Amino acid sequence: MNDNNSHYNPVRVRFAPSPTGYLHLGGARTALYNWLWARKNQGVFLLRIEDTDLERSTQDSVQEILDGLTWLGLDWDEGPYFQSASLDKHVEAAETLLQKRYAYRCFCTKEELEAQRKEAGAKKVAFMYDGRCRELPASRVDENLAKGLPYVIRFAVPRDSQSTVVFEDAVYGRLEKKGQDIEDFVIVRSDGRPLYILSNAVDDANDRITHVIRGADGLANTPKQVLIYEGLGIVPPVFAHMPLTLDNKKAKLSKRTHGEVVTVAYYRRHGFLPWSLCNFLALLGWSSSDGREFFSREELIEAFDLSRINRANSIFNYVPGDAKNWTDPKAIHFNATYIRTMPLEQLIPCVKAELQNAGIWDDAYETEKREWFRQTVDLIRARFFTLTDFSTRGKCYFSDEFDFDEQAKKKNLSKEPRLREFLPELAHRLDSLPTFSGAAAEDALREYAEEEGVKAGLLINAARTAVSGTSVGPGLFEMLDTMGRQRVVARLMKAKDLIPEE
RNA sequence: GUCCCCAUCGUCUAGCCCGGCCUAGGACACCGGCCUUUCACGCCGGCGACAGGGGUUCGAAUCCCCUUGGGGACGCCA
Repeated sequence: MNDNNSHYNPVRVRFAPSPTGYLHLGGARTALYNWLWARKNQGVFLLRIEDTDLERSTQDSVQEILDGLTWLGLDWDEGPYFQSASLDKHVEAAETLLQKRYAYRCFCTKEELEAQRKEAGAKKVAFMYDGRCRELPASRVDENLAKGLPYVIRFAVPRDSQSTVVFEDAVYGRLEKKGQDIEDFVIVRSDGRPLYILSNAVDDANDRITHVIRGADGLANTPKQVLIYEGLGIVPPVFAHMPLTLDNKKAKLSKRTHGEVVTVAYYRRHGFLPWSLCNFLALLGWSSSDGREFFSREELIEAFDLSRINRANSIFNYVPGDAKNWTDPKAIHFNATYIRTMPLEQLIPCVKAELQNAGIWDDAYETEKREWFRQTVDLIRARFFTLTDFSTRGKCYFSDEFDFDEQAKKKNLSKEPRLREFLPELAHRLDSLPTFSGAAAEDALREYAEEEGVKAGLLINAARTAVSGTSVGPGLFEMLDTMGRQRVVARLMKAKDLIPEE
């Protein structure tokens, strides 16, 4: 399958979110790509919660991430592990680096550094820590230690002019960075707590991660992490950085600026099928070699490959305030197409959940009305985009408590006052039919229209609005057929009152 | 400011590595038409892009350089 990677056996990948907010689309996409890679290689997908930011991490956020992944169907094989549980390992790694002189104690204070940074900013030159504590004689270090002076631990980045850090990225290719362009970065705070750059690398090593698939915002950090791996004597994993997804103003996606529409939970609430979201997300930055866009899980796992991840950022085409395109239109297209074409057996449970949620579910839909329910769902799904459409636009099929659209009333019920007589009479005729069916109803309606000398369309459109409250929907006679005589007759009678008198 | 990455229709993208098959293909959106009792679906058609400039070459979307534009990283955040 992937001979190039066969020595990474088994493949182990991870999704490592920090629980400081909601699971958003970018995170979901990262999780998806990792999951796909694990499944494709019969590898392991593990979940690691990077909760070392004590101030911002919350239990609610952890739950939201777990719920979101579960809903998406991105099942993990190990974890969730919590980064905070392995703090001692991170500290231990820092000690090792210190001993091997790959790291050193820095006694510069925050205030001193801040002042330097400010000065550099004022002079418009780049600030980089000058490494002044690197050459501190051992005697001075001991002295400072004895005095109990606080210190951070910094990585001693190779400074000679030729030294470079090189790594291979599965998406971006061979990347190289000069040691001179890398600051002696802090790996342990003055209070002894390790920093992300260290913890993350150490955890990946301990979890035996073979492929780090993450957002391109991690790209600039990678050389530092490679340095840590090298210092620790560990072979670095394969990196695969995925381009970021931006909004249509080219800004990074965030809940803070974009609101709920970038959270996974939002799509769940708005009637998305989890897989259609995955399918859409997969195509935001990746494409198959054969141009296919719709994939089953198995097909996507088969087709997915890190090397076909695009290097350019993609845009989540969300325009605030557009009622029809309330999210990226292509995402809606995916969802609608799935709803309209997926096997009915798979759709039915989703519709059930939706109707239950809306309080219009009837257990008989699984017993004596089972066939009716199937046919009805099949009839109306062709015009729906989301699962919620079944309980909103589709409400008239499952409940008598549906709303009337004002535009539809105006268009189909208000232009012809004689409908006040036509509709009840039509109801009467349908009620008298020996057997009620769409075809029989059609014959009766057309005959009646002829008798009255009006166009069949007048009665058809009026009847549509009378029984469904809207001006759109399936063919009228299919509608009548599925709604059944009783409902149709009752609704036609009732609609009389909606028609203005002359 | 410094370092790094990126650049094809409005959006997602194919093509780029291995120049010629590209008068640049597909999808979404949009606009027309057909179908039709409505609205969709479906089908047919349309609009619409190689950021700019230099090279290299018989030939460049594809290779090189510059410019411009966009993004990311530069924390004792993750």
